[in-house]
Amino acid sequence: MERDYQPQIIEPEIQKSWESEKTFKTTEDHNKPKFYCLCMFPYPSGKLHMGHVRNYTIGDVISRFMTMKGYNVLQPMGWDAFGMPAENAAIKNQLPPATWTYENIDHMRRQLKRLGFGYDWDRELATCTPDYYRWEQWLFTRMVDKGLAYRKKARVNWDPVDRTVLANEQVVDGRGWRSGALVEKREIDQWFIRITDYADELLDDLNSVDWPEQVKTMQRNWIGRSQGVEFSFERQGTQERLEVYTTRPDTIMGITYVAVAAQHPIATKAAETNPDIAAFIRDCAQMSVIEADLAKAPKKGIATGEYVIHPFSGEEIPIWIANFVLMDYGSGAVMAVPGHDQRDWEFATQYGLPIKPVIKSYDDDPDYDISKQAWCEKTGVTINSGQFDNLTFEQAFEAVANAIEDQRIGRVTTNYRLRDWGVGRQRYWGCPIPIIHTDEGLKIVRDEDLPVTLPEDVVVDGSESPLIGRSDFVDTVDPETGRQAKRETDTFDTFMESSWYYARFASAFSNDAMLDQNANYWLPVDLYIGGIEHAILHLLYARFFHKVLRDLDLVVTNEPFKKLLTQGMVLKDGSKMSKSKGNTVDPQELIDRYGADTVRLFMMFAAPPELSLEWSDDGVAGAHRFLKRLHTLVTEHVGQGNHLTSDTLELDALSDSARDLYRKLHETVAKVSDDIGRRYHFNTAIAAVMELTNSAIKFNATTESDWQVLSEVIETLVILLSPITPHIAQHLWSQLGNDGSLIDTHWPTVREDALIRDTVTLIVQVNGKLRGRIQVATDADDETVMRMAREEPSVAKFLGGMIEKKAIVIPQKIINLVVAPKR
RNA sequence: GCCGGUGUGAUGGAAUUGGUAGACAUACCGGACUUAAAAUCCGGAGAGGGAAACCUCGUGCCAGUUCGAGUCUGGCCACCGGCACCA
Repeated sequence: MERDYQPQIIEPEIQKSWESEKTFKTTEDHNKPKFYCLCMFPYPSGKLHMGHVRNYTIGDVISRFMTMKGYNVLQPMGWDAFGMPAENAAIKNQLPPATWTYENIDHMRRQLKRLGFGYDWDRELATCTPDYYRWEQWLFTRMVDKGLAYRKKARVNWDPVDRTVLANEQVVDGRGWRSGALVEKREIDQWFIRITDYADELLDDLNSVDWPEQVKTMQRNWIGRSQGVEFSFERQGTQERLEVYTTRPDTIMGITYVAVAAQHPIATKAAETNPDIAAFIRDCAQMSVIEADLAKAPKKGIATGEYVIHPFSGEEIPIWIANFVLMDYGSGAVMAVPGHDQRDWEFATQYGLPIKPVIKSYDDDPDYDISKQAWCEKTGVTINSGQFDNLTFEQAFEAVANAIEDQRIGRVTTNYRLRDWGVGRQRYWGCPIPIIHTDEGLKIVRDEDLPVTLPEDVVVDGSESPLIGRSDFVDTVDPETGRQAKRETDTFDTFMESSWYYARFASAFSNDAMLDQNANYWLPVDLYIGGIEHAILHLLYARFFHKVLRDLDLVVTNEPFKKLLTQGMVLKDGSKMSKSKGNTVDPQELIDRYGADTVRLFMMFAAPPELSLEWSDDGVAGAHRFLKRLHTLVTEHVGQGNHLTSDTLELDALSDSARDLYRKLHETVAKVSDDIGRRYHFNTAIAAVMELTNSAIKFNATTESDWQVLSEVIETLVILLSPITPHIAQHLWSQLGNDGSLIDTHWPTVREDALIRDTVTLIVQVNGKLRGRIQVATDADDETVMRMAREEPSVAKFLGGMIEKKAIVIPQKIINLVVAPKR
């Protein structure tokens, strides 16, 4: 028998047998409970990075564990294959994006297979293939039919040198990343999808999913549902009105100005006659399109010279144009209450506008000083507010809202921070938007003409999309009129593809519909695993798509992902390891050197999934060393010829040391089962397995029952580790004389009677400080335990000259004696 | 700026429900084996004081709740993620 651990020999052999025996082929088996375990699919950037290895190892460990627990497990894999990096690579390498992408997929598929992940490869998909994206195009045409998709102008980054639209990522310090030209902003017509129609449902259904609270909170805040009041001011000297939205109607008497967005019609109108205003608006139009930049930008504004009339006081209030007011939120205009809103306060301070306090804090809070900052708490009462004086937030809200409704100038409304989803991209390597521009207007492409296929033989040069110059793509005929038409050259946001792939895996073989009935066998995804960086956008879009699919009767559930596990990032040098930053560590080198099992073991041992993990090369060797120790333990055990298995081990017949080892065995089974199956804390599961291994190595077996215990320990170790390091486990399993695939074996169960202890160690504290330990019988009564605690010498010496005031006893754990000096 | 997280030995982390802080590893130090090295095996180790027994301090910082706080509360600091065209 081969005595050395040789992963480079055994791993490929075992992988070959999984492939030839179709071990991970999945079918819809109604005799077992199903378990759909999905990891976020990768962008095929070239090669796997550590984040992928971490993500997919977690999924594989859970999938293998659930299989051994008797579930019918689906674990698929595919490729999020459209996107910008392929175009960048195409420019650099003079290769079409498709060629680059398919080569990357081939390489990364080999890497995934080399890591031993148990995927059902028959279901593999790549989003850049017409077989996949035709259904996305089909779905989009249904959305157009239902009025869920519409056209609207949106601002984009325009590189005047490369004559192309840039992604935010491609704008560096306000300049195009390739040309270095100052980036301009352009307004262009774009397709939007009405995700806001589903805002309430997206918010409310968060309560029905088993997701980390932090992710649900982030999504709730992102949707940002607020109750407020929408009302309009009379504009002095005109017949027109100005509509605003506020969540703080209780502060209405503190308005000292109103502010409108630079894109607001009032601003546009004012600019016609005032060149300063026109210049200000032009400046605003060149501001960043990134919200974080806008929030940090210095507040700027300009007075319009126009006024509105306060609905209750009749005062004249100036209208300002301000760069911090967003046209997309509410009506693009706000009532400004600088006393009680920090942004309004800063703006008023800067431009010398009055600040009027209308809320007084209840308890003379020392932070209440309106000359220094706004008071934004809702805990005070109204002052200086005439008819609305001396009211709490709730009372004032209601009174003001009623007064506004009585005047018929507004009403209570719900508003959302969430905006509709702009899905058009002026890029080549994406799913073509199935629209034709005809002389009768825009028309969706008919079902029978789908898919609109993206030509793959193109030259990408960094300027405008190559689709625009392709007459074989652009020129078409309107099937209704027979007249000339042009195809839309925009493609979809790649979040479109990743919003429904989870469902397509579940009906991977459906050729004549987007989804078939198998989708409803597998869905929802029982466990979805991926990076925390997707907590909002991807997960929100996918949830939205699922509801659209449901409303089209394609699925029956409300939510796509029942449980979510968000893994922390793999960091290198303190920041996210990513292809865009180019700071990746290549897992392939580690696989070549140590084998897949070592890499898998190390990744799972280094940190629990949800924590971010700073990569370091230290420790991989330690994981490898452990596998060698295990390999040696098992091969020596088998070599000694004393591998004895018994179904009827008599606990009473065991020596003390064998009894202890046997108890530890079952404690380990309990811990590992809980850690893998419930907590997803693989690092502590591995630590427990290591402890048991160390105990097994130290154990000196002499009798037949000793050998039986050791044999059971060794066999169980191999099984417990098999989800994490499946190759060495399978190899050792065979060495131990077992036939067949280890994954067909049942997960071990805990023998409860093996866990029973006769004695337990209790901690004794005096005034909360550890002073001693006592060994007591598990069934000892409190009186006995207390006597032993007080008599324990290390404890007793702290009791001299003291009066015992209190004794806290936590059974089987701790005793705390609270004492004070005698006087 | 806003939203969400994280912070424990030299390092990664453990402590699951408020009850022994530092499991299990890595790096390090010492020993065994070896002509030697590697590999392997055995042992040590939070910091400070002490000859030792043992004592004191210690989970980013400052307060608080509690018999008892890494864990709960309030306030700060640092770092990480997201902010709608990176995926």
